[in-house]
Amino acid sequence: MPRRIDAEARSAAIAEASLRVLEREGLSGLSVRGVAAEAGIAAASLRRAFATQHALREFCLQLIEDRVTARVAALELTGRALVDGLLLQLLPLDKERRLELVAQVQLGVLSLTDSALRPAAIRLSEGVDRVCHVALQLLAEAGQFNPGRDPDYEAQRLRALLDGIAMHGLWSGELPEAGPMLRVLLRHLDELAGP
Amino acid sequence: MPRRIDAEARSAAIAEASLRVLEREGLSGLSVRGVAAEAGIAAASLRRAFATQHALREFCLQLIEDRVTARVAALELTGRALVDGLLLQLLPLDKERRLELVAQVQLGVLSLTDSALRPAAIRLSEGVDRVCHVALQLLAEAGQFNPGRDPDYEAQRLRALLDGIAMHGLWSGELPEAGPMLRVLLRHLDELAGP
DNA sequence: ATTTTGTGAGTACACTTGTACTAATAAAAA
DNA sequence: TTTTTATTAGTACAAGTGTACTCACAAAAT
Repeated sequence: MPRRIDAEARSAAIAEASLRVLEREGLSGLSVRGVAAEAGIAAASLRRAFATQHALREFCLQLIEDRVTARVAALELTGRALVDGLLLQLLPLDKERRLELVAQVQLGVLSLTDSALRPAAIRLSEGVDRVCHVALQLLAEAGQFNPGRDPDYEAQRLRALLDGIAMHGLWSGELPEAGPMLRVLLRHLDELAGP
Repeated sequence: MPRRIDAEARSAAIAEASLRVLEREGLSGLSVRGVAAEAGIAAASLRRAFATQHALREFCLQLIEDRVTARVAALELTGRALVDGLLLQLLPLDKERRLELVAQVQLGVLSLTDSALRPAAIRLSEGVDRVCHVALQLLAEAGQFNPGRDPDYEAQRLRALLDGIAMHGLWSGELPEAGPMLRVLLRHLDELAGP
């Protein structure tokens, strides 16, 4: 009897519009009317999909996690190439990844003072941690990780390096050329094979 | 004839109140009335000191830079201890430094979508870069930097590492114990002496 | 003591915000 | 075709926003 509706696709479309708004206008632009306009729907419809602003923000973080996860899972590489591919999914190398990163940082910063948003932000952060650990494990399996090194320390260091490089990429211009960002990360990975 | 006025102290007091508000309530709390209440002054007085919200935000970034610069200049250390001291000024190891970092990140993220704020944010970021370069130079003078290493690469890597560690410190709880954060940074510095 | 100035408190305006409604329309399932 | 549902447009409200005033008061320099 009902008018059919794919609630999941609706929510995803709204969240994607939210990410675009977050990149273009920042947190202050993430309003009911603003996102609805970007998504091309009525404000009341957005309100039906997300009963509260908090629900929308939480779903945005979830969507980012899903998108990164999907890209990572789609990689058809092995060995060192896979390691590089994994980590590159977390750097703002193209429009899509920059979009995600800007939105992630905006919502992450919001979660510093909005405790309701912290669990979702922490979940996303833990996902990044897992990627770092997996990357180092793959590196070891490829024989490019000196067994004398401390895996925990290297994982923490890699995570910090990755975050720092990503931040620097966000700050330096709209779409920084990949070169300088990549060079530091890849060179660091190269060094892990040595003593 | 006039009523005496220390405009500089007024502005600084207002900006410090702004930093407190930024840490407690985030960007959305940085309003005329909110900051005035935190500073214990009338909204009209704040308006006289800063004619516009943008001027206030810009001055906040400037104040953060000044505070870090002052702390760095006050260090009475030499050699490796000075290197550590310099870099520790940029990590959220106590309430004061956490306050600065949270405010800096909030305003930095705002500068991603508020082009008027970008120059001030970039200026602050360049200051951090200078600290990293100086730190490596000092390390070299102390004979704890292998001359075979590439100074530019190491400076970029150190900067990224520092930012990443700082971010991680912000995310993990109110005041993370210094241990885990320091360990990664100091161990990284130790390695720079080797090949 | 008078003049000059910043402060404080208050008011005002136009605007945006989140949230909550209504009523009319469109569309798909029965 | 009828029934059921979602979407739309519109309105409403209380609250908060930046900015701009006024006016009485307090304080310092002349």
